Amino acid sequence: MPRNKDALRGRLQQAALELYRERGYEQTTAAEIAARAGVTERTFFRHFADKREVLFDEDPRLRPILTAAVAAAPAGSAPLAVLFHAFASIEPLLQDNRAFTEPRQAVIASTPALRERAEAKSASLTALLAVELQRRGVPEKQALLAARAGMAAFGHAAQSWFENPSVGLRVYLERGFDALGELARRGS
Amino acid sequence: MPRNKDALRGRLQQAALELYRERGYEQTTAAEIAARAGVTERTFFRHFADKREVLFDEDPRLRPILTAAVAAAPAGSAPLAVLFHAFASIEPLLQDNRAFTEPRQAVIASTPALRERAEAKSASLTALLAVELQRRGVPEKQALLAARAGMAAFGHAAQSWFENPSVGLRVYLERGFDALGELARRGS
DNA sequence: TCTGATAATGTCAGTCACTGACATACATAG
DNA sequence: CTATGTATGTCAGTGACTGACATTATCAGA
Repeated sequence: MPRNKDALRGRLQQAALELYRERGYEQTTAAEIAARAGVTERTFFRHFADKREVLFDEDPRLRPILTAAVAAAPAGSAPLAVLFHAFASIEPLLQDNRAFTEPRQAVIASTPALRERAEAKSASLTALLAVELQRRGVPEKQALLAARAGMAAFGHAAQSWFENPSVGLRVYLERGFDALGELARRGS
Repeated sequence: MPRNKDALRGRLQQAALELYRERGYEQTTAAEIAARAGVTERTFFRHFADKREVLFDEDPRLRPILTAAVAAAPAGSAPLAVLFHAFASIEPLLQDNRAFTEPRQAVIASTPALRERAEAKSASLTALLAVELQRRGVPEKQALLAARAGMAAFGHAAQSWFENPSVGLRVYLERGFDALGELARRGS
């Protein structure tokens, strides 16, 4: 019964990712993940709320960074400018997690249940950004609209960065927000 | 054993909504929903993939309407303009479902598992719109960005319309897309 | 009206995600 | 070396969901 504390969480995540890749998410039982990590099924569920959550550990680490970045933006910045800086601030974290994130994305993309959770996480972060924009004085509905639009631009950037990491995320963020502005300019 | 065909689906949806409201989603079993509708648990799962899906029956009806509306937009329309017309085209359907939709939203909003499904549905419709925009010649990434931004504007409109239905959805859609343009104009 | 094909429902057994309760092993302060 | 808190193991249980098979309703045609 190892007591490696946080190391166990990492082993569980690694085991889950491997098994999901080897035989698929549906064909993997929680007990199998736990066994590969050297613990019991019960212990698995003490560390992760469910079988999906084990692949989304980055989310709680993203939150404080985004919160701080929004708060740190210069007073008077336009909402989308604030969001641009917020997204730019998480590049180091995404960079570090890349080795784990890459195979993870493939599994998520091919598993409806995991895509659903990914969408929920994205929506949750969007709501967080909206709240932080409100804290800066942006009216509620406008804040939510801005957060969603900004998240759309981020998605654009992240996908590009994922396909070609030779350039920094920041560059793609500029393109993403530019593309958003372009779309809006060409009219509704 | 009634054989009302489609009527049963409606009874199951109604029963589920009632029970979710009375005692909450988690505290309601699939067997209870089925019993209230006069059938077996097994039959419930033959009509709906899971306990969540029973509240999201509108989704398959929305798809063909949106698809047709995007295809029907005038050639050369800007992406966001196409989406504006697409969203405007579903107003009648939303209008008809209002009596069912209103209590439904409240249950969804207060239940994480249902919010998650709702986000997934929204994402799925967004993907559909992106595909249809591509069919009109919009490049893939730009199409996805536009679809997400447009969906953000729709969310803005739908929320307002829900709070105050005395004006048509179309009016709120105009405001939503205007607000989006305003945000983009004020810059990133 | 009867009959056979078709589709919907019922029945039953089984797997697995997830949870609560309680026992046990580990770690560390003192 | 011991007390104490915390992580883990064990066990039993609930409920979502599925596959297989039996049964019943519907309806077209003889």
